[in-house]
Amino acid sequence: MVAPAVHHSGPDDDSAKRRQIVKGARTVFLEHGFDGASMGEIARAAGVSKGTLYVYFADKTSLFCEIMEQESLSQGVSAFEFVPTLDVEASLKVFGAAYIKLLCDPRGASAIRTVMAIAERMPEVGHHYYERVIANSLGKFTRYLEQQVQAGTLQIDDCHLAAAQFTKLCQATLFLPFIFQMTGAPSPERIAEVVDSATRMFLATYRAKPGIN
Amino acid sequence: MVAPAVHHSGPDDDSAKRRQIVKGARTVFLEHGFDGASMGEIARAAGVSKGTLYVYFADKTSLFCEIMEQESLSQGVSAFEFVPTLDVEASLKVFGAAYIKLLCDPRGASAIRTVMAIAERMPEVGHHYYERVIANSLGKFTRYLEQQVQAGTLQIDDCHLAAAQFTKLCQATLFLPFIFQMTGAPSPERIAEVVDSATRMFLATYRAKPGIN
Amino acid sequence: MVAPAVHHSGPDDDSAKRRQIVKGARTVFLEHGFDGASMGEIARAAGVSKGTLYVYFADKTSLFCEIMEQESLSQGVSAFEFVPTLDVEASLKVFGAAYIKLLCDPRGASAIRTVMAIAERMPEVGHHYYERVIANSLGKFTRYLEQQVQAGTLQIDDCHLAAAQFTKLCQATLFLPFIFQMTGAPSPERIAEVVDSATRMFLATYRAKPGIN
Amino acid sequence: MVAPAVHHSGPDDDSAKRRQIVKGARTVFLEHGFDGASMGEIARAAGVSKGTLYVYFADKTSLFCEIMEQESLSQGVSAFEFVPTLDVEASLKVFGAAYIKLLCDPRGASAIRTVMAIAERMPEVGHHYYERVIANSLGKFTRYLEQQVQAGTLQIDDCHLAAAQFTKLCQATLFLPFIFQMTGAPSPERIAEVVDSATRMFLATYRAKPGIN
DNA sequence: CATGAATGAGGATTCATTCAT
DNA sequence: CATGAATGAATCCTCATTCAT
Repeated sequence: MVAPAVHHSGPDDDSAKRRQIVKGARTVFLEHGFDGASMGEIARAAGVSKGTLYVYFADKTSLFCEIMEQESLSQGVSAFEFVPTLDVEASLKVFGAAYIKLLCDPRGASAIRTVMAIAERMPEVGHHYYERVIANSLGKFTRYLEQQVQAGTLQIDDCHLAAAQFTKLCQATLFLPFIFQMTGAPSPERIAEVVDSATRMFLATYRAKPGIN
Repeated sequence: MVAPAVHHSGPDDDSAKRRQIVKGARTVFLEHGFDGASMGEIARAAGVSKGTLYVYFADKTSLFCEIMEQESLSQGVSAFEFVPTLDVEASLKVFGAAYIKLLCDPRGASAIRTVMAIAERMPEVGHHYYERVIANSLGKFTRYLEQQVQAGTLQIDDCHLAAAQFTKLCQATLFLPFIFQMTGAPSPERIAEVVDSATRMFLATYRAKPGIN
Repeated sequence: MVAPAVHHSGPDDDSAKRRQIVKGARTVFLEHGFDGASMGEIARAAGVSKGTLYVYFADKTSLFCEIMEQESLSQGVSAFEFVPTLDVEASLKVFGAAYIKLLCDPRGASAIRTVMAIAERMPEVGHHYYERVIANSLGKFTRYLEQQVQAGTLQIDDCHLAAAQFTKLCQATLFLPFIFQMTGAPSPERIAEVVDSATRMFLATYRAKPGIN
Repeated sequence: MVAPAVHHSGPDDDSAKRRQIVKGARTVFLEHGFDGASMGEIARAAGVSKGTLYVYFADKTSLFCEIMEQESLSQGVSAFEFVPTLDVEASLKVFGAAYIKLLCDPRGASAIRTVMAIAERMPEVGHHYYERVIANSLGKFTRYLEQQVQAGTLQIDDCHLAAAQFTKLCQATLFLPFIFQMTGAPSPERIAEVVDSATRMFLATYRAKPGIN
């Protein structure tokens, strides 16, 4: 049942050419946004001809959607695993720092900007990105919190809300100035301070009170 | 405090036609972003001819900047006054709810999306928006917290950080789904729940411990 | 028979407004050519509103034609009178120098450039200019030569040709480099040299041979 | 001696399409001048789409400059070789007639008009044209005269001036009426008359006087 | 008559897309 | 399949001209 086709090695879903195109397109789309990117520049960045773009992708929109799809997938998978040997406080700090680093690196920010910019005109792109990146990492974190509740280390009613609260607390003063280009990426020290404060706040609220049970 | 009109501007800086144009342009820009909006569509939306656009604004960029300027001003001024007769808890809840309502109304979201999308190419637009809307309301809130610290009702080291934390807590599960177009604007009830939780968390951390002195 | 009209002092052929417009238009047209000049800039240069332009002139073309008309007239009249008390040689030198000075002053050159540029599309403009400026001064000079032939000082078959020859000789190395913007206006000394040479050449050819009778 | 192609240029520097474009553009530019020509009309004249123009030329100005460059080159090379077997008088007549035929053919006149019109705004175009066409043919002629002076057939102080004088004499009554569109191209007979007269005048002045030396 | 705001046709230029090779 | 030349629709912007005041 293996395809015997001798001459057909073309627009596979995973040929080298295709990956080349995707790589070039990602660079250009993330730098200039959907409207600002031109197929010509993408072709140049990918090192292929303009025509070849259309061998692998129906049109600019399809190419863009695929890029954003992949971007969300790659950011999604790069999300966090919680190490069982760490205590809650340390886990929160590790997770928080990793989360902020992801959000505040130039490429992550470019992706967020690009997706948000287009969300009004291409809602599915926004949906997918949200599902894969935001909801996914939030989901993992939520499950971690639920385990801790089970284990009796934390006392939380709505773990989904709590997870969202913690990620937001970690962003505090860091994310918006960065995304509005007021400053460069925050230093590891500043990140640590903000994450520490977030952790304190989170535990002040949700750490299981001993002796209450 | 009147806008000093640094932009090129037309026959009359405040004529009906000009306002008409601004209104149409705001609609189109906020819906499609800078690149996605065309001067033709703006003219149609404003009910004027394309040429008239250029009587009042030097070019597309000037028009866009003016819109964003006005948008940031109007969102900035609509920010919050703290009522002295309310206690801290009530004040936080009122502020939090108002803040979320601002962030999660369709127009506010469009503005944020549009500004974030362009921040890389037009940093001043991002800066102004950040200053006027984010920094401004955060500043007011920070000063309120400082007063409460003075008054002994709250115990906070870094009031700026605390202010950011509270606004972020209020966003928790509300803002991102909304801005990525996963849902419509959150209901007042849902807002109240999240803000209540944020307030609890904030006070659990920062309420002055009685007797500690 | 004097017009008793009280309220009518309008778009006369010679009102102050009209002269104002003509003056501004001349400046702009001569500087930028027909296509390069805009009615807006003309209005600004004339210190009137754009609408007023159309009170006095049907359209841009009419205005342009009138300017060129006047320009040709003014250059035509400024042409040369021959002083009877001077001998032929001196007369030729005076005429030649004046002619070159006219041709090689920035305004004269602008006019010639402007007219030549448009001659293909607006032949009448070219015709009028030629008639008024070139043919007219050539005509005067031709008649002067005819008088000299009558008087026996010169021996010329075709005085019209001879007149053209002299004016061309005076241009020699001066006119083209100037009109192609290779140099600024020639110095009076350089003009004198070239005109002297032209005069020598002219007289070597056309001075009546004494004794031949 | 091949043009070094300093301009931006398309896929192929010498493709049929490119030549097609150049041909159409030359027609339109020479007929309407730089401002009067529209890229749309050029595209139509060339039988290509507007977009194709920009595949081969960066912008209207580049296209125009290339046309003028080529035009000046082609007029420049078509300039005159002096045949040693002819005597001076015959050489002058041959040269003069060829020179006038060049100047007074419709295409040459269009080029001159077009270049002169734009010389104020695009001086390099004027310079190149002057160098290639005027200075070049004048230079060749000047050198011819210098040889004759060496050979003792002519007696000239300033051969450059003399060369300019002869070319001007040949224009006499022919060039200006033609360039101002008063008449069509002059007939060969009329050219011969004027050139003969010019030659007589030139030799009357500059032929070496026998026995003087 | 004088104004200048308003117009809309037209200009240069860009770019997603197609197609013959 | 890969190419890149060719396209033409669409974009931003200008400007001659009109017209209500």
